Amino acid sequence: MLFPDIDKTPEQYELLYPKRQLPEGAKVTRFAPSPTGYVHMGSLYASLVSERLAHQSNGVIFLRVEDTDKKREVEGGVSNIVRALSRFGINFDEGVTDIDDEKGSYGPYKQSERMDIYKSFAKRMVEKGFAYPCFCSEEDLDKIRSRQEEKKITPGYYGEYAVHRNSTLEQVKEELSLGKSFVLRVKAPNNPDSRFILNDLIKGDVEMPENFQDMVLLKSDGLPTYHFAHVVDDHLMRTTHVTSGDEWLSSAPLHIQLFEMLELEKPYFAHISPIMKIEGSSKRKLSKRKDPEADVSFYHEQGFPSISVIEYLVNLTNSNFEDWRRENPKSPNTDFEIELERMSVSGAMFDLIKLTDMSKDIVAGMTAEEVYDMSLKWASEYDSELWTLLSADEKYAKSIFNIDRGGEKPRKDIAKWTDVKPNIFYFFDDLFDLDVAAGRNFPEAITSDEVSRLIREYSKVYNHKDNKDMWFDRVKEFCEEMGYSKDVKTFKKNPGVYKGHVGDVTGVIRVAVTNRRNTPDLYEIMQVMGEKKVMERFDETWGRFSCP
RNA sequence: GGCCCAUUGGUCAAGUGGUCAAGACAUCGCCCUCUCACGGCGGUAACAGGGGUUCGAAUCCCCUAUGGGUCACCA
Repeated sequence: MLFPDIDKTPEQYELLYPKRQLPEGAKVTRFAPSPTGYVHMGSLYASLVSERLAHQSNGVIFLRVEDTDKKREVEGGVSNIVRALSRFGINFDEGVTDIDDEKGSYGPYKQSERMDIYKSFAKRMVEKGFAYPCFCSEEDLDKIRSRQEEKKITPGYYGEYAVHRNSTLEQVKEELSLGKSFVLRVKAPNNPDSRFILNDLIKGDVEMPENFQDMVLLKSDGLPTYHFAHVVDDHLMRTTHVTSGDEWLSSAPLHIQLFEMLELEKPYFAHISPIMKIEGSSKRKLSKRKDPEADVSFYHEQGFPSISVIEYLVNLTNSNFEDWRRENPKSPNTDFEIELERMSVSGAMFDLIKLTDMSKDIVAGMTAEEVYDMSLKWASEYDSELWTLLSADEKYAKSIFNIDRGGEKPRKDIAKWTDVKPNIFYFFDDLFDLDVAAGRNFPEAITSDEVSRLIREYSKVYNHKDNKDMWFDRVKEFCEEMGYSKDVKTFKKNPGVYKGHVGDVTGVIRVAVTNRRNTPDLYEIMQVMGEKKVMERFDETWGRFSCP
């Protein structure tokens, strides 16, 4: 009567979606976003855990789109999500792959296309006496609620307040004949004192009250609520491990109840703690509205390598990751096995500084080639000026990235691609000139005349063909000629005898060449720039400072 | 408010009845050094509070406080 068009039974669906043939211990997990297009850091975190769980056990992870709320749907949302996740290396074995595309044999993977399946199971619920139609309007429900609030009892649709709970067949027929729309509600047992223990893989044993609210299973538009869809889908898709944010913990009693009513095998549950943000002295969940860093595209825009974000998140799941990383500096992070039992039960603070630090380590371990490719790719999307510079002379750019790289103690000055330009600008005349126009950065303690004298004289003795030792020897020699000590210690012993020490002289040279007081190895920089550019900068320096 | 969960240095955290309570990031100092980094060495710094149980409690129990989650025809 309620579902006249439904001809398939749950048993038929059982046959259609048989148990998966997987090796012993293989886990089947899923990521189930609603298609808003926005991927929250917490979602990435949860999907990462699910993906690793599946793939570390030779299992399967699929992407299911929960599009049962048409009001919230955003155009292009699905492809956005798929793209965002794949950028972070999260790939699915089955499920939705794009707006109208999917793979795998347990589909459809879009809930909006599974209506008949839900109705078949809903019909079964009604047949078993575990569900009933409810014809209450919004106003009716409001009335019930305000009555309950007056009496200070738990609000909701249950027990004696569930007016349609015990309607007779005739009453239902009558309502239907009036053309009224209805929702389908679960007929929950009404014994509020009954409790059960949920064995959560992360939280451990949690004692909870049994669900006694007659929650909605099918909405008046016929679409299922999340709760009902989850139970049906995760059963038919043969999910073994349901990972979800811990905001779902409190609806677990309902889900378990539904599994039991339908006599379906229950999956394991793992509720993941949310990622928090500190604000002032209080913690709160990372918020989509308030925190730009809640959106994963933030990291992409900032140019954090995806792998850095992933390693940071892995570290957040299992803090022994850091030890593992120290012992396996070169292994891909996918080799690290995530254990649910080791996951924190309380929310972790998202620490951008630590992410940055980890990212520096990761970038420092890359080859110049990799840094070049990745920063170029980033620049092509977000910084056309940088892109032009990098692509104009690939060899030059790579030799820049190669400075102080690859050795025992690589530099760690790049955490994200937005750090690149400020670190290398002086290798490019246009940017260098622009920077110089804004002011020279010679130390205040040294006069313009002295700067000019030093550079003029130094440009005479500078030999581009020197190797590093020869270069530095020559610098020391030059220092003594100019009245500076050849090392810092000598200067400190007899400060009165010298104008300064070698550090002061190289400091001046450094600013002349780069307009920065702090740079990587000066010799390397000059070698990469080439003799012509170095000499130009020397000339420009003493030319400018000698004739005001 | 009801129901759940949590609380170890500034942050992430080891820890499951006996530890001088790990480690990492941050911070501070020293060393290395042509600058800045890197690196090395070292320092400051924690079991939310109160009761029990026990020879012994960060660890088990109770209370309090604080924080978080959730209470929809949203997921």
